[in-house]
Amino acid sequence: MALKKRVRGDSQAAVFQAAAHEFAERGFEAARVDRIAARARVNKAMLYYHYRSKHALYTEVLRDMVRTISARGRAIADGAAAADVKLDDWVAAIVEEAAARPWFPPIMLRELASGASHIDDETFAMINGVYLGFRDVMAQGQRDGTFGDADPVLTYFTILPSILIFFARQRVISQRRGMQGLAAAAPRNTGEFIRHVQMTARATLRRDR
Amino acid sequence: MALKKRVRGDSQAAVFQAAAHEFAERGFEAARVDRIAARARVNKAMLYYHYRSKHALYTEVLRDMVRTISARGRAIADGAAAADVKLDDWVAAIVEEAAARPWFPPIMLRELASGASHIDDETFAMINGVYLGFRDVMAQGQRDGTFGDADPVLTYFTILPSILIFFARQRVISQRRGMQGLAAAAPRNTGEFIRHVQMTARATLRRDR
DNA sequence: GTCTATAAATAGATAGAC
DNA sequence: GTCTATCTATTTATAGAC
Repeated sequence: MALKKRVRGDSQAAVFQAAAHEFAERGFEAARVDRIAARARVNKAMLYYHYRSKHALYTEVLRDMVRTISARGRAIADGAAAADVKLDDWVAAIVEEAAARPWFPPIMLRELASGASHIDDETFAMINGVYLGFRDVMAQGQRDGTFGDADPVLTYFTILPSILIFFARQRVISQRRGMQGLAAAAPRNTGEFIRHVQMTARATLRRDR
Repeated sequence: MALKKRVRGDSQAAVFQAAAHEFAERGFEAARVDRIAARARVNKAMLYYHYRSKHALYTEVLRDMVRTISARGRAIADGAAAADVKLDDWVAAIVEEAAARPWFPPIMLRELASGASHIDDETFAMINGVYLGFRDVMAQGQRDGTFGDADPVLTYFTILPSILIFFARQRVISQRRGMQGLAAAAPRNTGEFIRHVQMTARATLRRDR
């Protein structure tokens, strides 16, 4: 059997994958249903057979990523470890999930930019859950004196965006060769990046400032 | 004279302002030329009289903000101050410019998400200049031993995104009342936020880790 | 489940009067 | 400089055969 040959009935998964990439590259508005269908190598009518609308498909892509990430974050926050260990774990978990779903960072960045305008309340509640996990870890560390008294929202929005942009940025780089500075910077590996963010997070939360 | 009455010949500035807000709220693709014209209270034909195309108008908005910011960053980097003072100044300058142009953060976030796909080379070079200013400040501090040896690109992408998202986020908040956590967080004032970012930047760059 | 053909709406852009 | 009216292309979505 050929490598890319799909088995019958797999067309839904193919559409999902194609949509995730299209939405990530272009954003909801610029994404084209025709292009999604073509990437999935199905007909456009097939796409509408599986999904009610372009927006319903987008919501599926959103929920798939948010569900997993918020669950992992919740598990870490509810665990028995010390606050600083949980913080490292939380950072590593987010970075790993972002690395596993390349479409996640660009999509989240655009939603942040547009005031979450394509996100329904239920999905938004899941996204909120990601923050709540972080907040709980931070609160634990502040109660037991491990962390200083930084604001949780400001701190969250210091750590998370840098993760999102680290991954989103790699496409800029590949598209702007020959440019010194920003675009010429070599891509870093995930492990090195996890350590960088963990270090930043610890530095920001350190008690003795 | 009525408060909003425009003098003859001001239509270009009105279009520019309307476009900046429309692009910030919706992004390039979702922005509608009709809506820009309506916001500017001119006819669509008037818009095309001043600007060659939707994309040309977008580029003008981009350059207006990037020119100013990169010039301020350059001036700070080329100054005579110590590296840690320059770092604080650089952070304050970026935050102030972002506060003065509310359309800047959302637009930059989207471009970061889409691999700068709507940005021409000349404009991209200006954006690169913002980074180069930061890099020079960091290099100065590393040469004289004030800063540790963190990577400039990673550090830049730890600091800048948090600024962009701080401002972009305020719209999410205003649109999701009644939601606990993320969206329920009270908006912070600019001064408090500048100090938070300066503190984060100093913590990240501190020599003794 | 899968496809071809097409409907219906809307977008960016321009012609041409004033 | 300013406006009305319109052209052309494109887009999401569906009807209906297989």
